[in-house]
Amino acid sequence: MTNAEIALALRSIAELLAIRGENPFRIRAYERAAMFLEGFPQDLEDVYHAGGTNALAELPGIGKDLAEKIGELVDTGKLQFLRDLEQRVPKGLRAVMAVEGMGPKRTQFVWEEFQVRNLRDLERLVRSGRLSRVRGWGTQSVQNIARAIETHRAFGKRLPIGKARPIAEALLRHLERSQLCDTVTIAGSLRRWKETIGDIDLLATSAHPERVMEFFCGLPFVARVIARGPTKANVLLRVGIEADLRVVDPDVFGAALHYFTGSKAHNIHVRTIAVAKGLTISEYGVFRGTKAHKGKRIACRTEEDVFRTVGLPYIPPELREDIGEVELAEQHRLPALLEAADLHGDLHLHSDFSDGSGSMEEMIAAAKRAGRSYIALTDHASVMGMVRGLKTRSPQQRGNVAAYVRRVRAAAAKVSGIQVLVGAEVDILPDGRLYLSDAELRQLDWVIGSVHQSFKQTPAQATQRLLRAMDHPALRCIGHPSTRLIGGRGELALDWDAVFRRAAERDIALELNASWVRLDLDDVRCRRAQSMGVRVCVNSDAHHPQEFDVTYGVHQARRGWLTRADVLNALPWSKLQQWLRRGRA
DNA sequence: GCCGTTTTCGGCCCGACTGTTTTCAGTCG
Repeated sequence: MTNAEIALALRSIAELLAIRGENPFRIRAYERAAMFLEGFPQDLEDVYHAGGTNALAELPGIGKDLAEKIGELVDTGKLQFLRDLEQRVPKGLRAVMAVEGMGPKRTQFVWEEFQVRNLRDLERLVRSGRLSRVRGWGTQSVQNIARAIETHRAFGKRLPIGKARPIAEALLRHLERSQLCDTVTIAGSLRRWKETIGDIDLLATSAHPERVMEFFCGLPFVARVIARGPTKANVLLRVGIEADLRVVDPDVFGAALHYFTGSKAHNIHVRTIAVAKGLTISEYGVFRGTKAHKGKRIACRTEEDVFRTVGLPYIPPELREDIGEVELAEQHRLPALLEAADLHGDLHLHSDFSDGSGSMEEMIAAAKRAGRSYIALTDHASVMGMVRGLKTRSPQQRGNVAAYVRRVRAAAAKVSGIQVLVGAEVDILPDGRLYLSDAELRQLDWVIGSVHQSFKQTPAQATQRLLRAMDHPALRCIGHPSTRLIGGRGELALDWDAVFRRAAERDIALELNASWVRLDLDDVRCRRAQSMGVRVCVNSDAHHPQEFDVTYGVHQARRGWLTRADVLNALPWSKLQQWLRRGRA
């Protein structure tokens, strides 16, 4: 039973209790626990087996009761309490509650009064017109729900950050050019650099908030205005994602930015600390006393001000998930997170020798322009016929690897001021062998092993596959280890701890592929890798001279709490060489 | 359901917007 599965069970309980109209604080307790567990880097199973329910109850937000429920999940794979709830509440109601405007109260209401059990029932009820005759609903509410159902159907999913970020930046540019705002900035999960984005949050200061609202709601991106007040607007963009804009006073910008950056759990934690110090934090500032606006406002123009008032150092947005960062901040022990400038090299990129679209010389020159002092050219060595590159299997292909090595060396000689390793991204075959022969692998300076086919193996097969590959002395790195594509392909079923353990033993790096469709390893696994002493390598996987940007990867690494010391390609060239030689010995 | 140098009971973060009311409940973030 994984942490994610346990978290899902607790979240399900929270939703079902909400539909039943239970005590909201009890519901929040389940939500908080679920959120904490999703980001918890250790396996709960291990914690439980080592120390029983007492050890679980030590964790923040987990008490005696939840510890026992987690224990039951680990022991039996099931949870009776959840099963009982599921018997009493129709399954489809959770989809009903996911519709915008349908919260727990309304969901409960349509269930009890109109026997709505799923989205279809709700749609039918809305069309029947019976709902708008109910006291407290009215035609407008019902119309909104009807439209929300459509939206939910069409755009129910979150956007990958690589799609959401450019949209947010375009909105930002328009607002800046309007000259109506003094400052505009991105907040929310985008500022925390989460890998998928539910909606775009923007924050501005302006002397003319109403005109900003008018301008924003009238932008050509906007499909529909959902809500619009004097300081806040919520719109649905044509691309199917919502955007929120808030305008605040410059004097409280720091408090507002902290508030709108979230996460919600992080904010609640910081506010709780504030309350203990006799302060109140809201998006309108930090106040003395327990009633917002009643007490004297304390300086909060910047986020640093806000953190300072509660005795904390600045916490970078990527850490703000309430998974231990607040506690570390209290002890002034926050990690010094990886910075883009720490990356000296890029150890995964392709040329037109395989499936890239730039020549070797172009790619090397582009890497140099991107500020890299060393790279590895890693064209594919793949069984797949459609992928060109290093080939080995037929007599006609003999000598192909040697030719590749010569070509890379020749290209490297033409570009000065950058070190070039001759590498390859070699398929890890379904049984764990590498696609190239040992003799061929020995000719290379740097070998990445990646899985590119047979994704649907059993956990035992997939894990054995990677473990066996890591036993090959030539292999130095596993590329995009989970093979997931965000919003697309799922993951290999792996025993991750076994993989991390072997990687640590053999000092094999695991890649954090910086391409936004991959971002693989993810944040939680970066943290886990770090805790097990595994080096992470943040690579661009560039296939084109324009693709050397690793911004998304750097922020994902920061979300995984990685520091310069955890990242292989943050080593300067001389140290990397030492590392490579040591592995050969 | 969790939690505790105010507490083992009684709190639990806080405010805007909407649609409906005529003072507010529900939803959202």
